[in-house]
Amino acid sequence: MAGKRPTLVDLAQASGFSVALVSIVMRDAPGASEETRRRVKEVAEQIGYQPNWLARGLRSANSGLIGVCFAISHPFHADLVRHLYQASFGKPIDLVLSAHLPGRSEETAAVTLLDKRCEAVVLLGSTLPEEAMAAMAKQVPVVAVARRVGEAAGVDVVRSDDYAGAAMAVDHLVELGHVRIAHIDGASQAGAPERRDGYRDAMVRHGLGDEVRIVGGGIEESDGYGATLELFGPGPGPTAVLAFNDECAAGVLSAAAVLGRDVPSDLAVVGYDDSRRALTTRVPLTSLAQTYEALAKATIDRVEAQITERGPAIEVVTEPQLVVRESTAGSASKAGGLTSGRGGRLGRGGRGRSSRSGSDPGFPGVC
Amino acid sequence: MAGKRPTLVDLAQASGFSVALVSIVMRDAPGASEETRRRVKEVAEQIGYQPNWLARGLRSANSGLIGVCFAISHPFHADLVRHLYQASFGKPIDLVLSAHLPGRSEETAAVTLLDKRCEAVVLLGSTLPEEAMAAMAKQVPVVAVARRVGEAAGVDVVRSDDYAGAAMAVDHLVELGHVRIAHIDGASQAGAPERRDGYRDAMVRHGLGDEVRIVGGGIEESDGYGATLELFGPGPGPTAVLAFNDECAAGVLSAAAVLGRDVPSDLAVVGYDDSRRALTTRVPLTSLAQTYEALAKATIDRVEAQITERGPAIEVVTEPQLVVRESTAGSASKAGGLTSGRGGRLGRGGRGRSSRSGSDPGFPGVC
DNA sequence: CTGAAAGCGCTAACAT
DNA sequence: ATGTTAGCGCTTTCAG
Repeated sequence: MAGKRPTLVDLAQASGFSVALVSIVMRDAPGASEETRRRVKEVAEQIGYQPNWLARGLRSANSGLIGVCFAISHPFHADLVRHLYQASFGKPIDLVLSAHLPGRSEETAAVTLLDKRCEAVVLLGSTLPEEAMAAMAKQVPVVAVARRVGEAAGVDVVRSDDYAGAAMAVDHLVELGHVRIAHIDGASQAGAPERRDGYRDAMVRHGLGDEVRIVGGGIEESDGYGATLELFGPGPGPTAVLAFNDECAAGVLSAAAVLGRDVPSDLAVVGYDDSRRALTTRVPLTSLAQTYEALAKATIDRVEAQITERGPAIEVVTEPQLVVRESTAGSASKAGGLTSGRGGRLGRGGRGRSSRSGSDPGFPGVC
Repeated sequence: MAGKRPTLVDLAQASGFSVALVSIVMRDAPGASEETRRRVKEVAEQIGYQPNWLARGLRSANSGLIGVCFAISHPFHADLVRHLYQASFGKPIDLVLSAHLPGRSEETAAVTLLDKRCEAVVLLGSTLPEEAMAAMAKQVPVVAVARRVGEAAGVDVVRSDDYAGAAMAVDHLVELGHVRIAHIDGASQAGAPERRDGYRDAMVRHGLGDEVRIVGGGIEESDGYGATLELFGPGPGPTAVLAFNDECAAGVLSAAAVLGRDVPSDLAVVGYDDSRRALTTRVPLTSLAQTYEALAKATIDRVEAQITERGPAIEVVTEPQLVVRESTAGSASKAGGLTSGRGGRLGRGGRGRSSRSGSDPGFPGVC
């Protein structure tokens, strides 16, 4: 069925040039005349020649392969992967995905990448211990994205400033007049400690140290749901909640609905990641954008730098951006002024100020 | 930094055997004594030898690489990928993921897989034209999952019976006493035509041909939301809706809430895929399970069969399963009797009969 | 059971 | 600008 694929030799014969020259042409290396290039490419096209990637990688050790380790079914990772593809577009880089998921550990996912002789490995929101990263970094350049890693590990780090992001959320809520602001954290997720600290310190800075309230959460809607029920147990509940991510925040919204609390008038909710989910909840979520583009670009930059000439590990920290939407809009006077760079992505509503959650079938309304 | 990785030759020297013998041991091929195997593996472990996958692939043409083309951020695909990993566990198979997403077409994703000399390619819910598939199939075995493909394309097909699934949903709803049953379809998604037909024919079979009502939908919550608003425009709205997938069904739930219609008493909703989402909506969704395990196993089976000895393309059709939950439970007398094989997956509630949506903070409740 | 030798398809020196 | 020639690390005959 599969008629032997043509090799470089075939191409050489068919075009009448030597193998070496043809090779030069195929990888756009200097050392061939324009005329020759044209002719060779033409014949290549004709006989359907495709360079054999395995042989190329074997010989040159420049496979151009960059391994990307991510958690499938983690929305934030999906978006990140998308932007990594975009950031690597046009470059001699080939992304190889390796997913970790229930039943396939991150360690396993990373190892298969190494097996494939990737030139560098990108770890998205990794929860690998630093020692494991350090071990990998001995073999190939490693770039950890969206997660803090100690210098000793010797891996490049590209992350957005989670500490600052959480603080921005608190500032925003305080400005809206909130005092009882709670935080549903991300448990062992990458970035969780930073956001916890950012939240706590900001509260203290506003003289709200006594109001600090952190409950365990996670990245699932059910985490936000459960945590919210906990928050509204005995004692006065919060008037505002900063959730670890948008999914979690969606869970808060659900729980609020069940508890008969209106968002945002009874409870303001802030998510994190500014993912698509932030726009598809019943009440569009105020959220912190980690600016995927910046993260992705920085990541690819580091990868390129390291595979070109391995240097010392560097940390790149990008600034998150607060995107205000309805879930915190009504709490005080200010309502408009959406910072959003993506509002209305879904085509209908979502932008501007819709009358009130629940009464305007403008758009979304997940829930 | 990267201290030259040991090669087979190194292993041979270190263990005192010949390269060939060591090779035999490393790939568990017949032709070496137990004692030798033990010794070689020991030394391999010691010097940290890892077979070079590129060289192996180059030489043997049995890279063991299976390309998987999927849509990142498509929950159904994520689950499928997970099960593919599980189904291939322990086999000499290595899954290579290639995602398609906004900005990276499925065609591109597939081509990179071919470039990598995968031995076979698995297409999840592909929307590629049959000609494109046929072209690929000329190069390597192709298995299309969860999508119908004409015989002429020469690709193996593994799908669940969407036609039957949609019909089962209708049967269930009719049994519950519903008459005005609408279908929000999947537009150009894989499987959409089959589900449309299954719905329509089942309606006709029940003498409900005049009640057939199909509106355009999709796989996003916003699709379900918009479609529902459309359904409840002028004229009598439906009392039951079969959505294309669970996400879409979640959108129906949102819209129902906005329109003040209780689920399931005013409106019964059936999703599709029985994804995690089906459990995290405020009202747990009755849904059709495509039985990932079966699909994944069949897929890996076909792949193995085709790379071992390429034979004629085959179509494997698995039976979907109706999983009844609250979103259709209250409509008639019967309420319990959950078929679910996963109810309560989230640990709390979800199974059995909870009092009524909205009043029981038992579990989920998204939205 | 073991070892020697011939490449897989390509790139990178080195000639011409 | 073009051609020649070694291998990359491994598998695979084919002899011992």
